[in-house]
Amino acid sequence: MKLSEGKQQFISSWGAFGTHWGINRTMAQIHALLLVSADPLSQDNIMDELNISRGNANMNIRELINWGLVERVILTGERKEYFVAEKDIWKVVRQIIKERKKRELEPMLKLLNQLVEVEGDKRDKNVKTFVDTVSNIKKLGQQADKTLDLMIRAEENWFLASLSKFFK
Amino acid sequence: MKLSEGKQQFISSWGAFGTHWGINRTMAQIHALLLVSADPLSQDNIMDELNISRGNANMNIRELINWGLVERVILTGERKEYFVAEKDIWKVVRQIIKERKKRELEPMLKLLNQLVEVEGDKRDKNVKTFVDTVSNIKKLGQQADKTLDLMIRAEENWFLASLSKFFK
DNA sequence: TTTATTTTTCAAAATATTTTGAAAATTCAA
DNA sequence: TTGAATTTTCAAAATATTTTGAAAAATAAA
Repeated sequence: MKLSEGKQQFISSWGAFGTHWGINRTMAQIHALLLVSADPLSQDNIMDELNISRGNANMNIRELINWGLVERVILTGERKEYFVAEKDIWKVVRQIIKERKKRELEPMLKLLNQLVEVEGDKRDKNVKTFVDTVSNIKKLGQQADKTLDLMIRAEENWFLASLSKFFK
Repeated sequence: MKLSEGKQQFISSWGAFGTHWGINRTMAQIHALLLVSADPLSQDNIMDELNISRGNANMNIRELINWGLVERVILTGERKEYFVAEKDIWKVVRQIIKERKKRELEPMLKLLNQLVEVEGDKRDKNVKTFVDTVSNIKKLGQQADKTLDLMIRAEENWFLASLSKFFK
């Protein structure tokens, strides 16, 4: 397989993959393109490579910057802004975990904490089922929260080595 | 908070939560409703509780069954089918991991295996960046694959206890 | 300053996804 | 068998999301 074909395939699969994770196709494709580019790319480069409009490119580049996955770089003597993706995949994963934890897990845990306080007689099986289910989800969520915190802080080598030892 | 209000909130948040994970709102809401219901519900019960059409209910119930999260039950003396959700949250998580691994991670790894074979001189920095990035993603993906396999096989108690010990 | 270049915004258009509901198919009791 | 109850299907409608592109705003060189 040629490099250009490989790039195409990677970008298109990463785009499809992203859509299963609540990330829109274009954002994932821009990320993929930057991940496999040796040099920084300008907004125009990205528009050309992916055949997308200026607005679309701009919006999704900014969103990638918000997620901490892409950075602006200024090339000396150039007026345009250029962009590079963080290439250390473990950092990328930690960054995504960090953001999604903040945006999704934490608000959900906050709600679950309120929901376990629902009024009513626990001898009523409807109340019992509700409280039990919510408590169990909350318990699991709290465990996940702790575990993810540790992953966010972990170094890749430590983490991978420990995991392989642990789950042998 | 009253039980009915708690149910509403839980269902609506679970629905919103689901959309961040590539699951459609209605499917997540039906799942939430069944999770906190003490008794099996019929398709009509679900349509009434969530105010959705017959076709929508039917389609999403079947999808939940495909995912192994919901089961049909036949109540003696009743013509209708009824449905219950798996209430053991750890089983639910394992089931979701299992399905998503099969549907998403495995095809991605298959592609990455092809992409590292891209032709070209690795002294060319474009080739090098591509191959290095793809290799690193592949490495992480393979580690995730192994780890998830072990989670799928693990018992909840063993898993939670080990995790808390491990990540102390 | 001006002015040319680049970035951002956002309403409208294009696309994609979800939902509806009525008709067809299936199931099961009589 | 028949026929009433129930489930499934699927084209069309409704919604939601993404994309476009032109205009406005911002930026920096002349």
